[in-house]
Amino acid sequence: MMVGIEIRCINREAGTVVRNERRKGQRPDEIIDAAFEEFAAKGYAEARLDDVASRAGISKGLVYVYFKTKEELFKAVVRTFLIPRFAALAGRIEASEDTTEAIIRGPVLATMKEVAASRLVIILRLLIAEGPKHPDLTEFYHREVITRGIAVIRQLIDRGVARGEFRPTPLTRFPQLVVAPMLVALIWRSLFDSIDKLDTAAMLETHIDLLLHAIKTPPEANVP
Amino acid sequence: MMVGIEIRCINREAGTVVRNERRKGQRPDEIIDAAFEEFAAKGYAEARLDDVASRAGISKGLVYVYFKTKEELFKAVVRTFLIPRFAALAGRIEASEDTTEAIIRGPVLATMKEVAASRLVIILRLLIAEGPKHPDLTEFYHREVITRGIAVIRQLIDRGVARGEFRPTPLTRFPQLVVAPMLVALIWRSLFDSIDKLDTAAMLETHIDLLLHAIKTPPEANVP
Amino acid sequence: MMVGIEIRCINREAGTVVRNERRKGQRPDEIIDAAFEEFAAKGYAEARLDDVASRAGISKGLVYVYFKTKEELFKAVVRTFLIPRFAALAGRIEASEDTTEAIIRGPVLATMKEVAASRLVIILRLLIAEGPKHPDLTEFYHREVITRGIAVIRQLIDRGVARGEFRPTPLTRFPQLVVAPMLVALIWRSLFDSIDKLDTAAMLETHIDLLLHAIKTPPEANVP
Amino acid sequence: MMVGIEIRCINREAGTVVRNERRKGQRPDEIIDAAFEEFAAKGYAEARLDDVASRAGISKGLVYVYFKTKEELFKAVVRTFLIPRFAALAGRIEASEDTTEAIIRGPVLATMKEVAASRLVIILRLLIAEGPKHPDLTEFYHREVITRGIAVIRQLIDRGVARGEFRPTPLTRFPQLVVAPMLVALIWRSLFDSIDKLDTAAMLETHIDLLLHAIKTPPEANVP
DNA sequence: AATGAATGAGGGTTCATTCAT
DNA sequence: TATGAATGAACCCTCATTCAT
Repeated sequence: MMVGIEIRCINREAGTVVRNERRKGQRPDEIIDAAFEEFAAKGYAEARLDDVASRAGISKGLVYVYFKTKEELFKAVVRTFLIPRFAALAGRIEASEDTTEAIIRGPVLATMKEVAASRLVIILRLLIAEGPKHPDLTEFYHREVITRGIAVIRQLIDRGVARGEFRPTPLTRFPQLVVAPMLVALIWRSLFDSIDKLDTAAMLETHIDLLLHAIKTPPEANVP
Repeated sequence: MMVGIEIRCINREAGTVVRNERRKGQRPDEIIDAAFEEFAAKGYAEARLDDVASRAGISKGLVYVYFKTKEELFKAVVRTFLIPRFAALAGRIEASEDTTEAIIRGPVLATMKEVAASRLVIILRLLIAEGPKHPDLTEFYHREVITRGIAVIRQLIDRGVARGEFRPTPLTRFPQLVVAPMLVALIWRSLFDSIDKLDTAAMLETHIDLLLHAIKTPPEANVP
Repeated sequence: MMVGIEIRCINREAGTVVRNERRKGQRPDEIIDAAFEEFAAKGYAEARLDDVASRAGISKGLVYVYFKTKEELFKAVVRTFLIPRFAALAGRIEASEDTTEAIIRGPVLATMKEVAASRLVIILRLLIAEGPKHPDLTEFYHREVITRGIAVIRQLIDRGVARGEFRPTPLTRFPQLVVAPMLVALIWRSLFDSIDKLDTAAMLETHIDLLLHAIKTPPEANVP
Repeated sequence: MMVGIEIRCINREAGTVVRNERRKGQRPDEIIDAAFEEFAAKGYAEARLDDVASRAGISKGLVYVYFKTKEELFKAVVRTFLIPRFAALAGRIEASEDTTEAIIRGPVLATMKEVAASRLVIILRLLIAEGPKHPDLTEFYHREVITRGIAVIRQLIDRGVARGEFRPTPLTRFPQLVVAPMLVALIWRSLFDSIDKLDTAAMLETHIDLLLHAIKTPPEANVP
């Protein structure tokens, strides 16, 4: 028995140096990855820190070294997984020099398809489920993701109108309408996919078709 | 549902003397109401049956007389609150004899506004959050609500096409596109309403406007 | 709702007279029977009064009219099922006029076989299991059943010795030795019967054979 | 077992300063000891894990670190206390080289006295009481303890017959008859000891006397 | 006599969190 | 940094018991 303990201690000392060197920077991310999986699989309340820890291959106690509480860890997951993705998307959209229609049919549609197909559902579900219990997180999310997303889309619509491609419509007031089907796709996949598959990509294409049809300046209007 | 509540209140006041009035018929509904509030406020995992009980003005044990487990109670809440509402909506829509456009601008839009403004958000949130953990409930919900809703809308679109009001579009394949903004409205209200109000009604009107614009048979096509 | 209540009341009044007449005397026994089954199936702690009541075809409340507590009911079961049986056995044994050996090979062995095969196991198990928690019951059981049983057997042995059939042995001090195999049979059946059947009757016959062989006056002793 | 306890005590005194000494190796045994006491005093259903924990000087939660459920703990108690004892007994009996009669009057009788006097009653009571509810435990017990015990005794009888010490009797078929009085002694002590003491040792001696008398080859058979 | 709605204490179990090492 | 033993509060659920009718 004592032998066992001593051996363990020796190992620990021998391994400490190496591990520390190698892992110092990576630990939090490893934990966040593991937590993402756990939260994704179980939801916030059902996710157990024990399982997060073993998924990350560490002890439960170590989780607390990096994240003060379960809630902090949850927030870290949301931040880590949502923000960079959305930032990337926004960048891609803004950069383009094409026709507005081309941008919408191109990067915007692609982005929507991508999001609808990604594992972001999981985070979204968490957000919808836990949002009311984490007001600061919701607020953060709104500020960092939603506001920016809305702004990008609104600019795009305004750009189309300014260039005479689109007729002025109240869509400017409600850019949410552009992304609404993406949300439906996400939720559908999360809930009903096993029962009733939905061709998300085709649906989004149809949506963009109809939307453009509705807002494009009618060609015959140019004929005097 | 409201009728039930009123009766209950009357009984309560009238019967303050008796401790043990025969409530068997009303109890389940009372408990379901209370549970709805609890689940709405806390989410499934955080809702405590103790609190459900005190909200209903009864003891914890009595909850278990009517609902075998917390999960059963949850399912009862979903059934009670969702199914009748959706059934009513479907009926209202099907009954009409108007132009398809009139139906959409009338009962359909009204319904969407109503749903978006109602407390159904709460149930929807629960469903999205807990869905993956309650496959039978999700399946039930899909069968009873979603399938029917989709069918109603699809019929409506087909009706418009058949009557020459609408041009044929792939919208028929994706009736979800019609209700997508309602979902966004629901979720927005649930999450961001305190931060950033959204004129749900106006958004839905805009949506219907654009959608009809996109699918209506162009009038100039009739001019020879 | 009110209609329902009124109907129920009417029924009740109509049926009360008949039921009372017929059941007054039988109720306790019916309940005891039901309780025996329940205790037998589940053990004391696991037996639920709800199930006892429905087994008896009555409401839970009525059980409390006849038996103040669960424990009282348990005691009633033990009394009702054990005492009369043992009394009957004792009577049967005492009445005989045969050789002591004949009595032992006849009624005693028969009785032991009978007991070993009967559902008394159940009560015995309850007694062994719950005994230490119900000292008064144990004491009652010892006084009413054990003491008498021991006395009957001791008298029988003494009778054999007095008549010169048996040689004097310390068996007189320990009549328990005569019934010990019956106990083993009971317990074996209760625990291991499904795994490893035991021919209880043959075992008891063997036991009696050996016992008589051991205590009978050797025949050659009579030869001068 | 005793060794374990002593070590534990020493550690405790030596380590009063440390709150969190590494006890992993000893904890389970400590808990099992405490549980044995609890189950013995209250029976399975009435034993509270809270009390087990405080008896062991730990918190309730820690019990669950080592034993998944109350039932697991119960099984651990049975395994820990029964198996080693019976194994020891079997070993002791098999080793001997004496006359079969000497073995029976020696180690076998001693063993039976020992068991009858030990606290094994408690476990036996638990087994009888809970057996029907824990079929796997019963089966385990039958396989590990009963079968082996029966086999040992049967071999002993056969040995006596083979060596001409015993005459052939159906006792071979029912080795249970050899230990039956031990069972009676156990149960008697458990239930009636406070009311009506029984000289267990004397009873077992009488039993062995009578049994040997019954099966020994009659000496006059040697006289031509 | 009979009902059954209602109670509430109590127990098994889980798990986020702490802390000595 | 890293461990994992240990804690304890909290929650779901059960059921003997009561009591108005």
